[in-house]
Formats: sequence, C-alpha cells, structure tokens
Amino acid sequence: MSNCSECQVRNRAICASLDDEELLALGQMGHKQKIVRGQSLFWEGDVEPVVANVIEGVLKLSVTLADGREQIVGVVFASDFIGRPFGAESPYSVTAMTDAEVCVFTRSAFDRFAKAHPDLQHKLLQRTLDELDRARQWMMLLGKKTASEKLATLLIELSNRLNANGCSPLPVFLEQFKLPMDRQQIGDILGLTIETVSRQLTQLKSTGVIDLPDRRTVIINDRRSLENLATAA
Amino acid sequence: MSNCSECQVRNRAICASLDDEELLALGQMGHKQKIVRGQSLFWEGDVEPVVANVIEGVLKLSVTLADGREQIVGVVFASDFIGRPFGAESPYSVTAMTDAEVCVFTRSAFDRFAKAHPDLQHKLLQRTLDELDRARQWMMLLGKKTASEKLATLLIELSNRLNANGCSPLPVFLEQFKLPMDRQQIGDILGLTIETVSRQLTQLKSTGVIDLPDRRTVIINDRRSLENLATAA
DNA sequence: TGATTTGTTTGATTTAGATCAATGAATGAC
DNA sequence: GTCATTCATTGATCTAAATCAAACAAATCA
Repeated sequence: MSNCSECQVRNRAICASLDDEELLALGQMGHKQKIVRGQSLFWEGDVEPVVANVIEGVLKLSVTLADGREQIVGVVFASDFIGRPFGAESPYSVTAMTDAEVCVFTRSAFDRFAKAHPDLQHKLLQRTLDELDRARQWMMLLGKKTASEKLATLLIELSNRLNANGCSPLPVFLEQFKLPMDRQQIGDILGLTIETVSRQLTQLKSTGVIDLPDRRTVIINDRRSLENLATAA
Repeated sequence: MSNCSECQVRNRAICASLDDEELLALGQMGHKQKIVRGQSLFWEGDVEPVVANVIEGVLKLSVTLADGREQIVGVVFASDFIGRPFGAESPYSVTAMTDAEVCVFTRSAFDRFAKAHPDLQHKLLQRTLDELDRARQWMMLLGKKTASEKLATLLIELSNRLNANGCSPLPVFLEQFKLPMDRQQIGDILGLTIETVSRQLTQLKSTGVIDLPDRRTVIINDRRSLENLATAA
C-alpha cells in the first residue's frame, strides 16, 4: 500500500488505535482499491474472503432472496469497516453506491494482525457494537414504522451521518445534503417500493418539511417536524 | 457470586476464555439473579447500566415507540451475552419471556475487567459479529418477506437455536419444541399482528408441514418444505 | 366446580402500500 | 443539438395484512 500516515481516514478508521510502526506493518498487508459506482467489492459467501476500510464513498451491504428481492442491510461511509473477520462467512454482498475507494485486506492476514493487536480489536468491538445497535433500530423501522415515518427516519439519519468530512469533532447536522443513492435503493433500505418512496417524498415536500431542488438534493426546512415524524412523537 | 466453575454455561458463555483464577475474579464482581417471566432486566437507556450472561431461560430485546408499538429486536438464550459495554447506552429493553436466570455485572466493572482480558474481548467480538449477521438476516425478513415466509423462518430458526441444552457439540435439529413466547410476541418479532400470526400457523398446520398439538408445542413434519418456504427457494 | 381472566382462533371489513400502467424529466451518447 | 436510455413521478387498481368484532379454549382463581 504505502503512506497510511497520510490516509484521509487515518484518525477515524480502526487504524487510529495503531502507532506508526504498527500502521506500517498493517499497510504492507493491504492495498488501496478504487471501486466505481455499481461495482461489487464481494458477494454473499464469497470464495476469497476479504475485509476492508472505507476511505471514500458510500457502499451498501445487501441480502438477496432467490427470486431477486433485495434488502439493503447496511450503508457504510468513509472510515467504516467492512467485512466479517474471524471464521464465519459474510452473508451479504457489498456494492458501491457512489464511486469509492477502500483499503482491502485478505481476511486471514487481517485476522492474524488483529489477534496480535488488542487495541485494534477493541476498536473493532466498539464499532461492531455500534453497528449492532443501529441494525436493531433499523429492525424497529422495518417491522413497525409507516412509510412516512420510514422516509423521515432515513433523511434524519443521512443528514447526521453524511455530515462529517470527519474533520470536525463536533456533530454537525447538515440541513442540505446529496442523497448517495437512487429511489430504488431508498426503497431497498426502507422495505418499500420505488413508487411509495416517491409519493412520500412528494408528500414531505408539499407539507414544506423538506425541499427537493433536484433528484439527489435534500434540504431540511423543519428538522423538528421531521424528527417528530421519524419517532412518531 | 461463587462457584462459576460449576456454572451451567461455564463452557459456552464468553467466560469460556478465562482460566480458573480469572474466573474467580470475574465471579466476585457479578451476581446471579433470577428473573420471572415478564420481568425486565433493564430498560432503554437505563440509569445504572449493567451487562449480563444468560444462564437459563429466554429473554427478548425490544424497542418501543412513543405510541406503544413494540418491535422485538433480539431473542437471547442460555450462554448468550446481554448488554452494551464500553460507553454507549443500550437503546433497548431486556425482558424475560420465560423464567430465567442471569449473571449480572455493572458495566463499569465489566469494562475494566474486559479491558484487561483480550481473550474475553475477542470472544465478545466474535459473538457480536455473529449477532450482527443474525440481525441483518432479520432485516431482510422484516423488510421483504411475506407473512408465511416470516413464520417459516422463525420456526426453522427456533428449532435450530433451541436445540442444544448445549451439551452436544454437534448441531441437533429438533423436530419438536416448545415456543418460548406467545402469539403476540411472535408478532412483535416478525412485524405482524397476532391475528396474522395465528392464521399463518393454522395455514402451515392445514398443509401438514407442521403440527400444533397445543398452543406452545410445534412439531415440524416436513423440514424441507418449511425451509423452502423460509428462503423463498 | 363454576367464574373470571387471559390467550387464541376465526370471520368480516378496511386500508396502506404494492402492483400495473403511463407520462415526464434528467442524463448520457453520438 | 437530437435521440435514447435511465430514473422519477403520478394515476388507477389490487391485495396482503391490518383492523374490527365475536366466539372459543385454556389457564387461574374463588
């Protein structure tokens, strides 16, 4: 790989737990890889298992049924960790929703390195616990929320997670952002069809809570209302 | 606490990574607690955060909306770990679905101990990764599966996870088992109403795939068919 | 033992969201 | 720039599951 020390996500990815020497060792095991939108990093139960850190871009994790029904089960951003270390196979595919760049390791090499670096494992554990909490909140959304609640929740979540280019330690909530996915993908995240997504967005726009100057741009006019919708408060 | 070495889940819980001396130290920090069916171990964002190992029984993790809608986001069995160590609050409640016994630790004490025992953290990481994979499979179920697919999936999953009293290292699939939850709870797990659950069970029974000799007993007559239903194969 | 409560099934009706079907806007190709 | 393709919106209709409403069965209690 080379110069991890100049990596954009050096201080946000799990690598943040490593000192310069360790970083060099890890860096020699991995390599940077560019992925264009729509390209897959790996598939459900792939042959050569890998793990990766996201350097730039947005990727989806998805599970697909035999008849083609797809559910997006996770969305990862810069500095997030991807993949299933230690034993088991990843039961989902990873595909870029925007052009992206990742830092890839073979699983066997990563496992060995992680075993020897408890701090790295600790960071990974914290991240995995966070991810699990998020997944569980999403289960509530999928199981019990209405279509409009789902859309409101997604917009709030995206505005929070897209905020950071990571430089600010403070949470910054963006009132304007670009959707990193199309309507079909929004549907696959929320368990809705493309038509329902479109109708709910039009609805939110017509009540003035948000604006949609173009397909990909969202402006939150009334965050409070959107949050109330999201939590059914 | 006392005699961890005689604990029923000694070799299956995360404690399995500890030697006798370490086990004694951990044991002195925790205490066993009996919980009757319906009783909560803790609530969403509780004051005194705790973590626990399940010794016996079945508990649910659930998220509740302001207006009372509840989604069960996890079901834990003997030897499973409960709670959110390291920093963040648990955004869900834990309630016993059967009478249960757990081994409870304050989070602060557990955190300190875990920090000092990398093997324990490694075990916890593996478990958390497994739990995350399971949560993601469940997201597919909640977002995309039909009512009958949901019921079939739950029955298969329960027959697999209820199998072990843990003694056998081989997976044993039970063709007969007792449901550890009522119809309402099945609905809250699957994102369905109690009526739909009942109708789908009646349907599965009438096609001969399963039998329901009484409310709580399930007999799988045709596992292959049930699995095909579950995966939409 | 019957009476009460709690949990389950079954039936009738409604509805949120899916599906089917055009139409309308961007985006990209040549 | 025009054409073609992809993506998004809007409308009409349908349907799976929710809701409403009894009836029924199994526990629990005097």
